[in-house]
Amino acid sequence: MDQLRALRYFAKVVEVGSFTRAAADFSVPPSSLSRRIADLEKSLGANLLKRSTRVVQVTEIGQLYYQQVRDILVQLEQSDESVRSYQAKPMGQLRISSMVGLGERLLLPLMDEFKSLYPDIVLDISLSDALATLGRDDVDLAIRGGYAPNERVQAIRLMNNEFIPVAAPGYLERMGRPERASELRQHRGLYFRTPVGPTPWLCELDGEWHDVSAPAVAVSNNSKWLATLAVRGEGVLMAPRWSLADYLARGDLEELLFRPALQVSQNPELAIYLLYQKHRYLVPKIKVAVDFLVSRVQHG
Amino acid sequence: MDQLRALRYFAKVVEVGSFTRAAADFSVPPSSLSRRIADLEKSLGANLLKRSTRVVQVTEIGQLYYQQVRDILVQLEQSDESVRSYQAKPMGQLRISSMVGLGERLLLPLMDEFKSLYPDIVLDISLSDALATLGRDDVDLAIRGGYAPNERVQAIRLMNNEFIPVAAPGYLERMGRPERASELRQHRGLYFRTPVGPTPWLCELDGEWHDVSAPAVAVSNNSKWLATLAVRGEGVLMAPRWSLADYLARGDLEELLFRPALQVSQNPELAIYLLYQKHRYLVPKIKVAVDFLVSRVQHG
DNA sequence: TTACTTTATTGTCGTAACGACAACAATAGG
DNA sequence: CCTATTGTTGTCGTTACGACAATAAAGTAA
Repeated sequence: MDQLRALRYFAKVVEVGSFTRAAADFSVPPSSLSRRIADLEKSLGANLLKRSTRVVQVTEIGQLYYQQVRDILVQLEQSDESVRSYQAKPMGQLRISSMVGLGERLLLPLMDEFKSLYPDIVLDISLSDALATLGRDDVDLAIRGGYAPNERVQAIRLMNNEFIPVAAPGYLERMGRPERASELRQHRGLYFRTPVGPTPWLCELDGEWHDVSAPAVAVSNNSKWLATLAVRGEGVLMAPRWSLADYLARGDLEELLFRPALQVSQNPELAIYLLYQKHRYLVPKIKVAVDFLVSRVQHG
Repeated sequence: MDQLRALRYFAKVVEVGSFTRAAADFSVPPSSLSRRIADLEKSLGANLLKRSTRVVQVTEIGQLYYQQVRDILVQLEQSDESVRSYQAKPMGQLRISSMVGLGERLLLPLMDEFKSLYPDIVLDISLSDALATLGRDDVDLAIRGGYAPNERVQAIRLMNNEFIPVAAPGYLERMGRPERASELRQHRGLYFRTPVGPTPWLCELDGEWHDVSAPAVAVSNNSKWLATLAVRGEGVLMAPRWSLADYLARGDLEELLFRPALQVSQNPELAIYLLYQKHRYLVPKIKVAVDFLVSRVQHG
């Protein structure tokens, strides 16, 4: 029995919920799927699907099996792709996921050049703060502010993700410029929300961590809007330096300096990472994209 | 092409380093491996192995492919094994539907023991008089007072469902004890409503069926409430014997005897049935649950 | 260098597995 | 109650695989 074929049939039937439609996808008669899946069930000694002439339902064990089979089929497909594309030029679809703010400022501008360098690569870039799963056929590359989720994923540190406190000159004039971190508690706070929650204002004094967050005026995951509020003098904002560079250059916002510096996390390794599956680095499109991003972001 | 077979051949050759020895492991001639692996290489468009008559070497890309293929083969083997073990050991979710009254009195007390016997089974018991459809993956087991709805459903007779007429001693004193069934028409009736409607009081005399129902005082599908009314002397109640056992034992209610006995249906096969779907491969959790319920209800 | 041995490949044939097509059965919807 | 849709079963032809034998290549020993 060609088990792999049976698995592909089975998975498709589960996905589309019908033998007829699944058969159309493979351009074979429905009877073939019926027979192959019946063979599979026989070899496993279990009913994977509950058939009635009108509705196809997945049994409990069928559902369990499907989830595992789907991963296996994706992995195999990726492995085949890496062999097939071996020593070929970079081409095909490349899916990249990035955080919204960073994507707009850093990734999208770079990708214009990338597109002209590798015209045979079709880019599919999705900006979202929700983390997509690598390895489940969701994305090829991900840019995230955090560590690799597991062993098989390679994480390359792209750049620092230093959070700095800023405020508008007018605001500082009106409310007073804080000299010590603890004075911030008497100010007004604009908070950046990461996927893991809002970022508190932390300060390490004499080996002890203090939360010096001010009362919140606004919280958002959109750094542009928060910056606009800060420029209008609504409060003190603490956000990644790269997202504030333009405002600082124009003088719309001023960096507040403390010693020691303010942090948003006790973890000093906070940075922007480029994530991809280790074993896919030999796929040309992945390799050139990783190399390109690393060189442009780190040294350019 | 049976890719999976080719992958197994390829992986084995990489592991043992020889076509001949690998072929022996599969009990097929070496020529088969040679052909299958050649097919695989052709479909991938890459040389996985470097053959010379004496030594088999793995190419760079072949090595990378092998590492991924090995993982995939292991995962698939584990998935298959988990399905097979699922078929061997009672486990997973078990959904049982039962009529309310019977469920509370009979099923729930039994299931505590069942849970301790089969800790890997997660019970999901729903008590409802509305009949759940077995075929539609609503429930695995159903306990119902009636026949099997169709061919594909297996029905096991669990116990009798004899309906008996009862009344409170005080009521009988006040209203008189009926000697013949037809006298019931002058009494007051408490009616049990099944999913298919209220139960009339029937009596077979000289091969002819007579409806001896009294004017209704109350109708309900809740036997407990009806019993309460009967105890208060509100009327004559005809309900399943198992639901009245406690009241009869305490003397709160008395059974009214007629000959021939009163019935609620012309069908003598009225009983409590355990229903489940006939499957090609009977799932262990269902088998053990059926066996358990049959043994405990019928002989315990 | 030559002969021998081991090992992978190639050729040919028979069988088993799969797809194509048609007929059938069952179910949902009008 | 009738009809359309959908999954299953039966039958046939083609394809893919295994079995066996013959061949070629490469290492070993004389």
